[in-house]
Amino acid sequence: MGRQPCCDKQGVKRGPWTAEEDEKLISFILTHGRCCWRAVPKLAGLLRCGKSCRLRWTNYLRPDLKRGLLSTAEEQLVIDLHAKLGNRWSKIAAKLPGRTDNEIKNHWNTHIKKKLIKMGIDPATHQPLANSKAATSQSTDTAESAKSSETREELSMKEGSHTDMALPTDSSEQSSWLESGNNAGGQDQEQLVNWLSETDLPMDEPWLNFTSSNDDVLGIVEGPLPWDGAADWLLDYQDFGMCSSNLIDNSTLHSSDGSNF
DNA sequence: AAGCTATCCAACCGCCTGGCT
DNA sequence: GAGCCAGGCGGTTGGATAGCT
Repeated sequence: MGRQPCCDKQGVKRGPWTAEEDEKLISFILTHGRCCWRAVPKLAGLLRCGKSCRLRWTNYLRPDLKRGLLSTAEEQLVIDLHAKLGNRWSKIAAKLPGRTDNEIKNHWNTHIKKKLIKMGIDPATHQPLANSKAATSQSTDTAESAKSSETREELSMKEGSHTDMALPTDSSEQSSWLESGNNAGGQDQEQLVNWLSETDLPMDEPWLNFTSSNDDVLGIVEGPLPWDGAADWLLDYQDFGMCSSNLIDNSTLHSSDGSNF
């Protein structure tokens, strides 16, 4: 039995979202919370499929998103996490507050991959390209992880980056996972992955503090918000909990200048 | 200025997983 | 246990834009 498509493609709009559609989706979600995505387009008056709405929200409209290029520290963290987790972008994104899996994936494919290749590092294995064959035939994980840390150092040297900011240095928990990562073999690797999968890092961890307060230092350039500043108030709802509903009523869905948004 | 190429990133697609009946 | 459904994930595509000749 074939799987049903996520939505009836007839009468469903595709392609780039308009400001009007964004507005409807934001209004709906802020009013009702995230409920059943399949029902969202109907209830919000959108000619989109639920999947498209979910993607638009998670990748672009969420008020807690941080826009702009990844900082060097974030980039470094992505590299480290990728070395441990592989292409599990959602897991990687979970460790970078305000970043989406799509964003990280794109950044990896367009920037980091090239950078690593340029440096002679295989982005897939995080091993030196010249030795990649030999390296893959080696099953000694310690050797691999040693090279991996060399890779990190090399990168940070060349980048002049804040590598130490990307990695935990003073938290015992963080250092323990790093250690297990350096031993990266079988069980340890598994434990690490489990830890990464299960642990929600506290947002106030200093080493994860990429938020605006540190942006100057880290060189993060905040890009324009999708709504071009017309709804800066949205930022006030960064902690509205995504799932919580009815926190705001419809009357709040107007920007301060009185225009509907 | 025009044409071509490279790059970026939002959006789509298909598959997988987990929850429910 | 089987089937269905919704949500989530990772890979890929395609339009827009920048850069180059």
